[in-house]
Amino acid sequence: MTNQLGGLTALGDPTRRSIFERLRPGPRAVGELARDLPVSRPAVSQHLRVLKDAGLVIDRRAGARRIYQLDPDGLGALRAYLDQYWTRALAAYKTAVEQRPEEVS
Amino acid sequence: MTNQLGGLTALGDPTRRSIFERLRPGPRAVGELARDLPVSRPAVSQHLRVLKDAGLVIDRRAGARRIYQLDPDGLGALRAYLDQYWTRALAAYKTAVEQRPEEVS
DNA sequence: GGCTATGGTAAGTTTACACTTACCGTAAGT
DNA sequence: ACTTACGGTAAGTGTAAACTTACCATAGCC
Repeated sequence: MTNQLGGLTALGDPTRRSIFERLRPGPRAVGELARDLPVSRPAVSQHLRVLKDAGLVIDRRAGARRIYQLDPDGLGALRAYLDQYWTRALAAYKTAVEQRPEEVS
Repeated sequence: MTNQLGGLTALGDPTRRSIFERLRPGPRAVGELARDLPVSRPAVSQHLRVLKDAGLVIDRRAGARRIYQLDPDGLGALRAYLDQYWTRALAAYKTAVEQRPEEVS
């Protein structure tokens, strides 16, 4: 990865974001996730694989089912990266932009 | 967009993240950005268009050149969204995960 | 043992999209 | 006016990747 952040690449896909958001309230099984998504269950499995490789979710088995949940560590890393990213940028730009009235096309 | 967040879709592309990161230190012209990227200048223009539509950058003209810079508002919105996203999730999961020793495959 | 639910994986298709070259408009310099 | 820099857009191409169906493995239930 160019910038150590597969997380953003993983969240680039809308379907994957839908899955991600459905995981926010709490752990869910694969079939449960697929049930109210417009794609097939295998598609959901593949997306979960990507999210897992990106470190955004973790999974555990519960009998015949497999439960996925958000990975706090992965989320923390993403947040830390983004924070470090614009904590500096935001403040600097905010003032710069405000005092320089530019013509935005 | 499924979840009001084109920003993440825009940042999903590695090249676009490269451009985004080169914009972090400060405003840059298009040709300047393209100079040290492995893609052509038109490609950079197209990426900037996507970033602009996503509200992540703003541009202004400076003579024959066009200067792009990060859009603090867009960045703030993205940050706010992500924050609201896992401010709740993180705390809840952190404890839940720690006290439930799961078998991660 | 058979039967059903659950979910991962393989294989193939099809669409999206990141890229290229070519062209055109505009701005500044001579 | 001519020329050179700058950059957006159009058109076309090629590849990645998001999907599908089909198949297989495992778990629990009767």
